[in-house]
Amino acid sequence: MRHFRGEFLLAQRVTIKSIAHDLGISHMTVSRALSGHPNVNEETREAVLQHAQKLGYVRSAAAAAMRGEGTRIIGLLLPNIVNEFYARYANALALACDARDHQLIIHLTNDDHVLEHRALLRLQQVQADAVVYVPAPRPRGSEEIRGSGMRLIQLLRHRQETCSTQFVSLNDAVAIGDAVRHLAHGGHRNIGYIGGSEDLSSGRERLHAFRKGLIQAGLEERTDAVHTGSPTFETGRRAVGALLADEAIDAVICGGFEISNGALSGCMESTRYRGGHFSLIGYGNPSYYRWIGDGIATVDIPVEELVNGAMELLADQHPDAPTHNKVVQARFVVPGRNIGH
Amino acid sequence: MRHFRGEFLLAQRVTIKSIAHDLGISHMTVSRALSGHPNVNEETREAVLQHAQKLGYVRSAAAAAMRGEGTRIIGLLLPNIVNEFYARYANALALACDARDHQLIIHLTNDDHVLEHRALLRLQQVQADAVVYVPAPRPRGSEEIRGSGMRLIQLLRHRQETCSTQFVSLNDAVAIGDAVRHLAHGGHRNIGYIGGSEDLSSGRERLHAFRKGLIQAGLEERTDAVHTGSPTFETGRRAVGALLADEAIDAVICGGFEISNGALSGCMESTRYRGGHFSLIGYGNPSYYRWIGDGIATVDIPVEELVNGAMELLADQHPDAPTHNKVVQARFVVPGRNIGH
DNA sequence: GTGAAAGCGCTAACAG
DNA sequence: CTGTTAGCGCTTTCAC
Repeated sequence: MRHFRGEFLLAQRVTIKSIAHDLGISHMTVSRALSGHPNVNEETREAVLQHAQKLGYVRSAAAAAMRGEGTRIIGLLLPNIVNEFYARYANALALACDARDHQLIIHLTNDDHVLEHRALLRLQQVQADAVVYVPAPRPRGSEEIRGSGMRLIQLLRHRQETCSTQFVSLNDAVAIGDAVRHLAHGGHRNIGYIGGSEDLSSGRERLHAFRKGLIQAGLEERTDAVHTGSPTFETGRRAVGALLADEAIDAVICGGFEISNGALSGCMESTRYRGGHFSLIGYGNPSYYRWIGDGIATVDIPVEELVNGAMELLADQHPDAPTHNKVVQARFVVPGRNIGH
Repeated sequence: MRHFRGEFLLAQRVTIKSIAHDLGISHMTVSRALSGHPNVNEETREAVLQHAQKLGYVRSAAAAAMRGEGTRIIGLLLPNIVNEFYARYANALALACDARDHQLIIHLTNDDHVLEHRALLRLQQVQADAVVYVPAPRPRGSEEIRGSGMRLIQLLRHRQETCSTQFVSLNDAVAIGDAVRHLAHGGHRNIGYIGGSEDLSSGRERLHAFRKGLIQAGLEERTDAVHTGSPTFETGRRAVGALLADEAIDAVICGGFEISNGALSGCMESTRYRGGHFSLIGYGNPSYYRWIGDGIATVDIPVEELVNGAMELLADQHPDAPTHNKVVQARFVVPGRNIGH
């Protein structure tokens, strides 16, 4: 009995060549047998398959990549993955990728442009087929992104890049307007706002929607009640603290996932909020929002649709047609209220 | 002026060879220049660096992998990533990996052995350096895992594999015992339990700890109040529904993250729970547990320590020493109560 | 200080 | 039906 490579020795990698050597045939025959090519003798094929199976042969993705086949790797850049919205997004995207036999490499940017850049570099190195990313706030003059073969798909925010990008974005202007109207109907006159900084497309757009909503509701903007900053938990927490301390303010609308969580966290520690003398409109719809008090009214973000949008763009065969972008609608939702039209 | 490859044409990949060609030198010189080898003329090096910079040269990870350098890729297999515990784990691991210039490929298994197997195969193909995984329940006779060059690190649960594995596990027996004692002190006499099935090491161990706790507290086990099943949200939700319907039962302890969330979800819809006539001990410590009612007592899982444990194992130079495993302690925590000893 | 050759795993394009 | 060659991008080894 011959001693096959890897069976008794410290297992070297099993390759088509090692299999060919073991079986005393050419590595091309092994290649053909394994890839289902018709021109292989049935017995030979059987022997190869069996041997490969026994030794646990695994095709090298590196070799495939080097030959110019795709890597079937998708990159995903998110600020973090603890926030339930991002977690849901990552979860759904991972499942979708898996179903299409792709792999997902996740990088967390913490909304930091430097980390984002590093992540993109690493993804270029592994030749990811595409990258879905929530663009981090970009300081003026900072380096642009180079696509270099990867398809770039921006999520939620959009940023002008030199290389071609597509985007899946969110239209939340209507929902934010509805939120203002809802508060106005409820008798609120002095509504605050906390949102991402105006460096961000989303920051600009949401603030604009808020202001437009105020005007339509016939309310004045209280400039001291509008807080913008980096789109973080701390921003929300701190800003809501200030708003809660101002007796004149009686409600606040959040314009961002992390900001919303931070603001809620600040509220939960406030007797004023728990006493019901202050209203918070959240952003996003984590499962637990409805368990807090009587539930929290929110600008509802349809995660699945955002994932589907990205997957459709990825499936699209014409990566160069920048017209094929996706826009998804957010919706204002009040707990316990039937969904009308 | 010469037309450099990629500058005007449809950008082909920039390689050391293409750069060498552009500059009319050997690709070896380019390689040396880029990798900081001393034996390169200063001017040549400068020219190479500049040209590489301009064209956006990126080193091919595939070529590196094929030469047998590591891939610096870590695989992570989790049931899902929406559950806040897993999300926190993934988040922390991603950050730790990034800090060490590694990349994280995430696969979701949904606790399904088939999906787990597929994911491991894909990770072998890309030659991941290591895989951290929460072993899925394994049906008898199902295929074993082959490590094939990857280091395998089991998380939370441990499963006997043919190939060598290490683990970072959790000792929650004490905490579960404390939970029973706490309920007993609070006057509860009929305590239910919901946990993962006994196919899982964690399922067995937690149930055992619960039973031991009952005995130590001088309580009888009510067999009809012990529910085990797949470690899912639905299991928790359904089981807690049954327990809430049984007036004789006045408390329940959860033995699993998803189960705990499901049970809580069931409780939140129950007037009995909201009326305060039923106690729930959660498993894990999502941020929002403390915002629900007066907060929820839980078996607290130290995520950071679990991540650190895995990172230490990964950093370890002796992958063959199976003695180097990590065990992390869970702790029973009651909201609003000072942490004593 | 520079270059040519070989090889990592795999397949397309040719021979036989 | 099977085998040989060449090349994907890179570095190590050995010339010069």
